[in-house]
Amino acid sequence: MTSENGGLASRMDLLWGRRAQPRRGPKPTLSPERVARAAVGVADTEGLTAVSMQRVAAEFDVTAMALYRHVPGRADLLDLMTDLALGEAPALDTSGGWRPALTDWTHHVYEVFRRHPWIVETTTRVRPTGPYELTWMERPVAALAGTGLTGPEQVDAAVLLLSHVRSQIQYAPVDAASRTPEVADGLAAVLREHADEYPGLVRAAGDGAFGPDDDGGFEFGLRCVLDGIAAIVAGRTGGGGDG
Amino acid sequence: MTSENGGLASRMDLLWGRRAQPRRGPKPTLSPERVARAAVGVADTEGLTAVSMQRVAAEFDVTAMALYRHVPGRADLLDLMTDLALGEAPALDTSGGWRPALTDWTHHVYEVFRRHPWIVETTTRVRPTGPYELTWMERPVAALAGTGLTGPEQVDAAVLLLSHVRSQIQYAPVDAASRTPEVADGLAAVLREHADEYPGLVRAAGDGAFGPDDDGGFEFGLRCVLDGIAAIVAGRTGGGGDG
DNA sequence: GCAGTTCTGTTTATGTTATACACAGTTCCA
DNA sequence: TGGAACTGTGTATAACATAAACAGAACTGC
Repeated sequence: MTSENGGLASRMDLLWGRRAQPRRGPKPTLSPERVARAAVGVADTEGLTAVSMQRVAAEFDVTAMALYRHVPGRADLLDLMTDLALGEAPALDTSGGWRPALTDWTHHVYEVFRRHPWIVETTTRVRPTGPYELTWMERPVAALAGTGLTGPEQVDAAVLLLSHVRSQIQYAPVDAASRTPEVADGLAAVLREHADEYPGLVRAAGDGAFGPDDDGGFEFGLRCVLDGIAAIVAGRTGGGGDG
Repeated sequence: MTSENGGLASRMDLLWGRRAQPRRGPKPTLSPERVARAAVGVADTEGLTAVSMQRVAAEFDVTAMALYRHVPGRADLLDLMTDLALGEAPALDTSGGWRPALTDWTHHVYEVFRRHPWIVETTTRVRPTGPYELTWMERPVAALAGTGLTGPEQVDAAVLLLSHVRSQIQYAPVDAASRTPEVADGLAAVLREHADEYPGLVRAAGDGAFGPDDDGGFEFGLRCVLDGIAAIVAGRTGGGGDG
């Protein structure tokens, strides 16, 4: 009664390595890890839409059905890919206090997402959390211990930074990799056409917003959030919260 | 050379109402707007995965192919749905300064996303911006005029708040609507099992994080970002930036 | 008022996808 | 030395987006 066959619990099991080891039968050429690793390679080079069971199977010169001996389905494969691509979070140097630690962490997250931008999409679903992904949450929460923030607030702060990175990554590949100025150009044209309806945006665009030199606000957002955390921490500890 | 047939430019055209009005032929029973409105209804009640051309066509008792007379394809339909569901952003009362205005705006965004949680998914793609969506960006940027923030920074601030709302919505429906404690329970079990690897998270969980009473940090994140903006604004204007 | 044009919705067909099911060969254990 | 267990395959199905050709409707110019 705890879980149906396709439920999240079973997806959790595979992710956390809870599976029986086979004792007989032919040596398998594949494994969940190998399948997931191949899928990550495909996603990195050809995008997530290219990750079909057939495409991944082709990496091993086997049929698509062969994969089903190792992963229950595509959803589970995406879960595995996500955790595998994230990898274990690096340790944080907390000797300088929470702020530089969280700054480093955010940059680390950014780099991982930049290497695997499709993670934004795989994590935009209801899905189980993997062991590596949890290490990424562990680090900032540990770094915020002793700041006066409650446990839930520490998690909230980490999630907030994470969501900032996600939104930054989402727009980055358009400008950087594909070099598709279509969107920006179309937006510029539209703003010119409807200048009276969007006066604020027209002004901002004149200031460089949406333009080729707009960095997307990664550093601005990071500073914003950290300043905000600092303000709250200062309120809790009486001003000594920045170290 | 500006745009292929399936490019973003054409998707922009439909979104902004740039299409020729037919003068002859049978009265159409459908229109892009009617199709999109039906699709929104399906997505609201059955989720975005239920939004297939067939399912939407069934709402009008026509075949799936009939829709292609009005929308170029599914991608364009999702664009239209998104803009339609967002609707025009409400005006903001800026008489109290930028902070209450942005607070109201963020709550408005939250409500719209709550009504149409699938927007999180439709907006996690490279896609053109619609006229309604632009009104949602216009409001906070206009509210931040005169704070000393540059135009791009005003946009960055709005995007930061938006990304916070998006991440909040993404987890909300799991707990609220579906009442699926599977994920949370699975996480609790895993944390118990690997307590030594995630000490910070275990402590936070003991504090109530991930639990049923954890509100997800909407207000915390909002306060964080606004405090951060205030700190930056104060630095720019010499301390008088909160009004 | 009528012929031609244009437009709508349908029919039919294609290619892609995930994945169920039964089978053949392989390896280990009793 | 035989099952039993296990792997990969062949075949089949159902859902999906969408292309192409067509039938009927309605307007426009004559």
